[in-house]
Amino acid sequence: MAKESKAPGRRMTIYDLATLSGASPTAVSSVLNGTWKKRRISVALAERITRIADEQGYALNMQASGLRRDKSHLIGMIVPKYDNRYFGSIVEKFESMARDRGLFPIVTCTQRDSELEIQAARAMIAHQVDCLIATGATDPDRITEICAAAGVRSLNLDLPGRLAPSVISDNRGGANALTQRILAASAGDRVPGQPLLYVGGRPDHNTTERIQGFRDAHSEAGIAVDDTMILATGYAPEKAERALGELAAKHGKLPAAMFVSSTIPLEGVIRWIKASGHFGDCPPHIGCFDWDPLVSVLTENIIMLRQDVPGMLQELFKMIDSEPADARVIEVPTLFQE
Amino acid sequence: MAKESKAPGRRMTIYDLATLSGASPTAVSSVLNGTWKKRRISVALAERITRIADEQGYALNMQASGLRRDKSHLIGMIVPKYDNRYFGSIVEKFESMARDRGLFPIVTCTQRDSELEIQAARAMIAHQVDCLIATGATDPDRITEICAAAGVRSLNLDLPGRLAPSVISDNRGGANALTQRILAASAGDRVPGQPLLYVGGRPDHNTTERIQGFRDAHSEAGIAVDDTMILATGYAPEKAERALGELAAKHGKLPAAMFVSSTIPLEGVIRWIKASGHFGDCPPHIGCFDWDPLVSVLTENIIMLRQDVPGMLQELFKMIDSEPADARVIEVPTLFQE
DNA sequence: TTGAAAGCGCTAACAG
DNA sequence: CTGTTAGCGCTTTCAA
Repeated sequence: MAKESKAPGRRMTIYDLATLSGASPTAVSSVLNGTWKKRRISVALAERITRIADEQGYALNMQASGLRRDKSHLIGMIVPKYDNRYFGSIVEKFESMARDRGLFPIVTCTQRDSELEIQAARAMIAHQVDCLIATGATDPDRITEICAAAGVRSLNLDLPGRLAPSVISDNRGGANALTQRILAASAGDRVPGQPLLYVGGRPDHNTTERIQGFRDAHSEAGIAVDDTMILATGYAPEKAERALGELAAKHGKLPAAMFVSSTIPLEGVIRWIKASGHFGDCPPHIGCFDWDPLVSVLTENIIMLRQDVPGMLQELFKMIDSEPADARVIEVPTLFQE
Repeated sequence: MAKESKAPGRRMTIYDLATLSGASPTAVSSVLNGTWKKRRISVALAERITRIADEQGYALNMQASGLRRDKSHLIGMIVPKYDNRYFGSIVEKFESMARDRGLFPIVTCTQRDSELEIQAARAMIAHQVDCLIATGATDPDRITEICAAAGVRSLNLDLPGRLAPSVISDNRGGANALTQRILAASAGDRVPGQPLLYVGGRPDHNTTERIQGFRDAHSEAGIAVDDTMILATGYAPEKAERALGELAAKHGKLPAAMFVSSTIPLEGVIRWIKASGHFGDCPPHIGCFDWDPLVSVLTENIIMLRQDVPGMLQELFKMIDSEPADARVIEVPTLFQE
């Protein structure tokens, strides 16, 4: 191990490599970051330097590199939770697409907490990300403003903002299609003309749109929807569970079919159905605006809608790759797992 | 907006703040990073500087800061997948505990691909992480070696290595307890003396230990386990599904109870059970070495074991916070959701 | 109490 | 084809 030229505790630098290879630091740098063709460095030298770097286990210092260049090649993403397949697949796909472009993805989870979101955004900016994606953010515009102040690009995913371009699902169309399927599946078990129940979701754009799609499908079917049928309780399972109990206490028998906004409130819905025994041996038909393969194969009475994550990320990176555009919303159609 | 002192396209620096506040860059720096008490800077000046920094939306450049200091305050984690609650909760907890310590967590998902793991480890080292956690890595020791060569601390989580300290679940004890429960639950439906089926898992330490615990529980119950009952097929649902089909084709009727290594192969198991109709109206008893709250509430015949993620991360950070210790394995007991 | 100056490791402009 | 030099934004001696 020829480490004479390197101080003991410290990491190897291009200067160490330069003395070791008898070349200049510049040559080493350019060989190591691929700009050496342009500098017409001899292949022999390039090979020698690469070999020595390998032997010595040299690792580039990106902090130094990033400080010097204008771009950091860091791309950040803020995501609310890792507790479901939807956000999980978004992050997996995001990371792989970012890496394919030579970007280093840094993802952080903000627990649906707007203060944490802001903190995380500031931290990412401090680390010099070139671009920040706010996924399902509670206050996307605030994040956009903070980014803009620092000259950082930002984009929204899953939930739209007014100040930056957004890629989201076609929530209204998807909810309409899902509602139609639930209505059809439950036709034999529902009192004719009876609407579905809507459960879960916080008062954001997506929930508003989904409720609109829910209403559209009902009115297309000639069914009136009473406001008491809409339980937009947030995402916590316990809240959905409690809301169902309260509604049943007030109204008596609940509809034999419901629209649930995601797998998270679904947990509370199932829990209540089992615990209350409200439906006896005839479990209600459920449509879920979310998809989980295990849940899907485990159950017979749950129709799951799948958001097109690859499609959404395709659109997202199309925007990232191109020039910054002004705020607009791209809606990606949803799917059913057939 | 007093931005005269700042070049148009560029980000604000401590020098801009210095001219703006009439103080020196040193003063600004020390005020902004909290070392100013030690430098006995006047409270008035400190307040003025902080105010101006706020007004200007100044954001510290961590690349520059990290380059200058010896510690980056970055902590990295490599995780195999985001497709289940176990790794999801590990990452959520890791991020929050890291932030509590003033560290910036960078997490990346490597798809159970050993090449990607190595690449990701190198990338994190290049970004100067102070410490790297390899979670469920296919080749933890390789990662430890790479880290060691760069002078970076590393720790293993979920799967142990020989070269760095590891925090894992008590797989053997957990599997034993789970097996006991499945045996008890299925006592009425199993042919007396008939063993359970073991499904899923790749040939790593955890699977070996779980199979051992599975065998322990059987022999404690006086039941012999034939090797054909062990289907360590890997984690893909399709593989578990196929293996069950093949075993049924060869052996005829399968045991009325099985041990499944996680929710991922469980999907394939359920799919096969439903598609084949092998068990008719009497679905098999299942124990799953993994926990998912929605699955747990949806099913009656599945016993789920929960790994103690908070407990594991507690142990992990205990090691991170203390001095680097030599390689040893800490096993954290598993739980059942009561 | 405060400031000037050096330098972290790298890249880019400018000379050869 | 290759090397010298300056400087990215920050922290840290050292000097006042």
